[in-house]
Amino acid sequence: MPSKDHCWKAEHNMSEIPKAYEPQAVESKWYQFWLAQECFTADPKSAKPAFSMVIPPPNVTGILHLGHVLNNTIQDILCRKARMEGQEVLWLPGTDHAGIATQVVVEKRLKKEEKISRHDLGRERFVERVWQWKNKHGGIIIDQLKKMGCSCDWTRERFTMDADYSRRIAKVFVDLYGKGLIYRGKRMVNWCPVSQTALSDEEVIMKPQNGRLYHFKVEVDGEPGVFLTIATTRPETIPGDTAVAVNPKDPRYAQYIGKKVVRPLPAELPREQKLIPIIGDEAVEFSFGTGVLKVTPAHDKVDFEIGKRHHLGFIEVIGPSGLMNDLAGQELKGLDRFAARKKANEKLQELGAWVKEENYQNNVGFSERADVPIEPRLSEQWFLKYPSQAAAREVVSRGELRFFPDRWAKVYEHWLANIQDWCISRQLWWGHRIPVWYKGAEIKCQVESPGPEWTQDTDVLDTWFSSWLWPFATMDEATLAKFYPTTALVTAPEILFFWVARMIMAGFEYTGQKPFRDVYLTGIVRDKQGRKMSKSLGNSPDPLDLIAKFGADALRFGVMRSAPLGQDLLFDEQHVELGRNFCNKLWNACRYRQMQGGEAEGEINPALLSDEDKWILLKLDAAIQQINDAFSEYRFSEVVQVLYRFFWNEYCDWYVESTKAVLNGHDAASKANTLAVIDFVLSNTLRLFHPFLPFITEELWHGMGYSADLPATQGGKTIMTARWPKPLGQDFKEHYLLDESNERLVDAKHEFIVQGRNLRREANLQSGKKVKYVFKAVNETSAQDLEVLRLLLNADPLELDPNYQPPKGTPGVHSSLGDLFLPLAGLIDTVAEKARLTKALDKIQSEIEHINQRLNNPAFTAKAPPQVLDDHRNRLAEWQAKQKQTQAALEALAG
RNA sequence: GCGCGCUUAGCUCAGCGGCAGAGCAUUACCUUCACACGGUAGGGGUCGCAGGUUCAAACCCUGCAGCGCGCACCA
Repeated sequence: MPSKDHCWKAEHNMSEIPKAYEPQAVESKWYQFWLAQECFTADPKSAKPAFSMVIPPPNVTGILHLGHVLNNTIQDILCRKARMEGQEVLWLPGTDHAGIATQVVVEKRLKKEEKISRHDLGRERFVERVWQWKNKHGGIIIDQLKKMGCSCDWTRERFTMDADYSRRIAKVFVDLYGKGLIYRGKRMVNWCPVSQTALSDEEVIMKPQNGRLYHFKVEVDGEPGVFLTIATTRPETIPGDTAVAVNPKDPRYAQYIGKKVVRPLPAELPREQKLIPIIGDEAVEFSFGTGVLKVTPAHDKVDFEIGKRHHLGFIEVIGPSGLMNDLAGQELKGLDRFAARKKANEKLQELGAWVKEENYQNNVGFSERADVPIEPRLSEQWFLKYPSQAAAREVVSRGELRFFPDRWAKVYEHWLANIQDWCISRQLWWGHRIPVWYKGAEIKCQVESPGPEWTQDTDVLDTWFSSWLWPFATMDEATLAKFYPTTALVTAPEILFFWVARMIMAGFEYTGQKPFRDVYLTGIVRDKQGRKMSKSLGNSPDPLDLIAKFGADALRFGVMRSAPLGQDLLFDEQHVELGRNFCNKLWNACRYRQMQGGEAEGEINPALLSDEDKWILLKLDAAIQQINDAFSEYRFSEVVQVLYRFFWNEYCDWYVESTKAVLNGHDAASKANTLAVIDFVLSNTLRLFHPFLPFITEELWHGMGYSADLPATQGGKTIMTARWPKPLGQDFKEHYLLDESNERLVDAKHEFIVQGRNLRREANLQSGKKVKYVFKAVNETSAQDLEVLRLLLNADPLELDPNYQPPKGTPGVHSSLGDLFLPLAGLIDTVAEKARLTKALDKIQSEIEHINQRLNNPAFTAKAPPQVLDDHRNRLAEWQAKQKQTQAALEALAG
């Protein structure tokens, strides 16, 4: 171990155990230990069953944000639990090269630091500089994942630009080309004028915009004085119009089909060059705008299709960077497309063609990366017809590949049903260059260059074209044999189409199998007002700051506690604080145990078990069952909730408090037995918490000595391989004589104690002050039981008097164990107490009426199942007993 | 426009036919020898609205409203 263990002394010297848990030293110590012991390294030769996941590779330019924290904590939890269940676990990490993002980062840096552009360097030297940058800064997010405690197999870390991975991508391209699924064509694509590259449909975000709808008129050729009015949002594209279209069924305009109109722009052109045909096309809506559509085949997807149908000209008037070109005319040329819009509108006014303009809300596609409106643009690109579509659909529809939550299956299905070919080429320098070679008119598609006289295609592939191979291209043969298909995938729903769906298709196409069995889609992390985390809002806390302040375990716990399946996570630093508090509670519960000394994990003697001992063992059993059920359906927040309730409310609040009756006493055998129960419960608790809180549980596992007698591979070396708790089972329960009666009895005690404490509060007695109570017990009460009650009531003394006759005005409560009195007449605010009891009586009476109403309904008694009828009758009896007691208490007060 | 979710305590959410729940926040009291990063006890709800099915509805069905998301898109 690299640093000295100053946090916990094995010799149980309480003064040396800090009162509060201090995570920093503990976390770095154990992470180093796990790495040194190769605890995360997967062994393909292992005989254990395999459990595997691949990490959604974060961008190599990325830094850790809360989305990563959520996503990777979930993955780590699954891996750590799987290891404890005895599976051989592979969690394969890595990063992707993030074509556009990385290229932009390096370009900006060059510009800032050296005042040069990538063109100044040329392609080869620029790519070298990106590699330099990657080698220097690309590991940041990996280090951050380690800080979180992620148990990835770092010996298998992959990068999408690794040589062998890149080669695999090229081979896949060649294969798909050979199958005729990849083709090149001049199409209308989504062009990003900032990045100056084509984008796939998935990278375009539609956003509602407050724009203007401009109306202008054009004169019909040969019919002086006859004008058609056209509505458009983009007057700057008028110079690129090559037709005007109307619906052939539109009686207003059908007569003009075949005639021509005069396009107003560019104004300087001679009239003959501006004559464009009026065509009839069904795509034109009667009711939209004026019913007359200007057709700009080179700058609009729909117009492009119309242009092809009618063999129109394609006039490109906007260049790759979004600037108007020469064909746009002398007035617009050189202007940015938005400046040109304004200018074009002014020009229409000048020409007298302008009719009106109005506010108009429409949806405009934005480049996801650069956040500017994309420009539909005609260009030569590579496209892919998706392979293995049918297999990808069937595997989900047959339930062999499941989504959690399952509603994503419908979204997936819908996307696949309406799938469009994928534009896979990008006009970038950073990425996998397309393996296509040219010599004159000859083309070859192959991995290696056919020879020096051949030149390679200049485009690179979409980054997602590399990550869709991630689940198998990252693995060597032995690893594939053992760990593929992977067990689960955990990712954000935003990349369901980008990544998940494509991986499924690639999986079938290249391995003949699905790439994973379960897909868990996380929620989106938002701030507490429900807004998405964003840099510009500044509402995105740095997880590393949170780790420094509260500890990694606290961050993990806080995030997981508030992340229900299928819901977004509204992040608040308070959640992390709660996690910190929880760790501290766990720490102190263990500290309490350590302060008692004695043998660690002694044997439990069934004969010496108290009702409380049996109760906590039964609660542990129930918690384990609930936890395992919740885990099987990835309901993590429920797991956390159960653990929280079990440990804090059941174990700490009730059980630990009750043990003080024994541990402060003098019965050595009972003491030892209680300590054995405590150790049993704590050892199970630490193991149940380990996937969520890896660091503190490891520290306590060793500090408490629970690792001492175990084999190295089953918890002796690290809690990571300790056995995952199983429900206690029938044999265990029989051996230790555990049954429901223990549970009922202790529950009754708790109810009795709460009522007794409430009496104190009603009397305005300080909760810390010891007061005398009198207990009129129904049954025989053992000295130990009495001591538990005394302690938990903070009574001194607790008089046991079966024949007690309380003086008039003595407040008291009734329970199944007997009556409890607080003989302090005069200290009670009788008016307030009376009011409280009257209010309670009202409630009791309304409950009784409510139940009676039902029981008196013949239809109810005839049709309700007997069980329900019994429940109602029992409940009625309970309320009636309460009513009697409350009435008696009221009378006692009045007296 | 089509589709999918959500609407329960001040907040975040469980519950999905048979006594309306948790955590946080809040109120009062308490530095008691595991923990004030703590303890004890409270208060707080017409389960979005309107119909229907049922002995019984937060829960099932229908309609409506509001919020969110996805897909498509009309210039």
